[in-house]
Amino acid sequence: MSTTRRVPTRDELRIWREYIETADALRAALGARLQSDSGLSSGDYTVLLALSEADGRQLRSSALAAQIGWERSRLSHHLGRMERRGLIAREDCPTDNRGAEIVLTAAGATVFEDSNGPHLRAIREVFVDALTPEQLAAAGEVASALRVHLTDQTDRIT
Amino acid sequence: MSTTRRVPTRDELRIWREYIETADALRAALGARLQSDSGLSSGDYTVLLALSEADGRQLRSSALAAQIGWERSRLSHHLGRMERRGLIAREDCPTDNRGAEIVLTAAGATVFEDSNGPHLRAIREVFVDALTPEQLAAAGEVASALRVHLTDQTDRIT
DNA sequence: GTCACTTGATTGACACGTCAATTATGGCAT
DNA sequence: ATGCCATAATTGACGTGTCAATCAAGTGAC
Repeated sequence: MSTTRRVPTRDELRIWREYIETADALRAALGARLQSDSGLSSGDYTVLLALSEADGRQLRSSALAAQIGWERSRLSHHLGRMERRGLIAREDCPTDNRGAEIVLTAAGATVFEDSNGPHLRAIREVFVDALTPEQLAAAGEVASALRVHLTDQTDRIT
Repeated sequence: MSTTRRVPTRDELRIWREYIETADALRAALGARLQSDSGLSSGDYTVLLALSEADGRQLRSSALAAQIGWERSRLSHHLGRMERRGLIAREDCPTDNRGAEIVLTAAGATVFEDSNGPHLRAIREVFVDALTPEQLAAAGEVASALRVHLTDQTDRIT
């Protein structure tokens, strides 16, 4: 009987559910605060953060996708929505006619700057303040163990 | 200077990102496995699990929503898609003409049963096996501290 | 009985995500 | 220069999620 046939215990499953449902609840809570504070979704925030840190407040679409770890089609769709709202603009790339330069508009920069402080404070209130320093460290170790394990598994398949 | 104006440190922010991104990666990995193993989304699985455990393999729509903690409109949309695929059926409720009884079809039961073992084993492989017993316990404590804190905050607003 | 109110559930509009095309350009071998 | 393939980015189809509006049926006041 190989270990790959064993199923988690009741307790293991309970912890798994707590873990994943809590992460979801946190994401939802932060997303809602960001939305009501500044009208941004968390995707918007991610994009604006990357652009605001980029040289000249602009990036090639593919560089942006790589930076934030998104699939290109996801980014394309999202940029379309953000462009409609005037947060970013698309310009032709001078060095490669296929390329698109995504530039942060003045309006986008303002919205992002206004959102940033409140968002970071919300992270502190919802996450950091909920945990003791030991728990915070433990959370980091757990996340990192999970990620290493997941990466190993995924790589093995590839 | 009130503490509500402070922003997380670089380290705190790093841990937050690891935490939330890892949870996301786990959800994605498990969802992908479930999908390729059995053609179910994780939402499908949640619904089928609840129905399969219910008396007579059926539940009132509102009871199902409460059981799995979904908004009713989300459930309605999802049930529409599952109904099209023959996994569940909607029947009139005998005691309340407004109500809908959601029943697990034979096909739905079969798909669920076939998916269950592999899905539980995937949870073990991706989550439980990645952690030492101490880390697993720590993950549970962290999740529960986060949830308590979040609930307190949310309640205070209400 | 009927009017207002509540409750059960669905619907429509729209944001978001993924996958599989598609379009257009770049770049290279011949 | 032509033909072929790789690359940059977008598009379309569809599943998923939220919010607000809708609709139908129960319920209580009068």
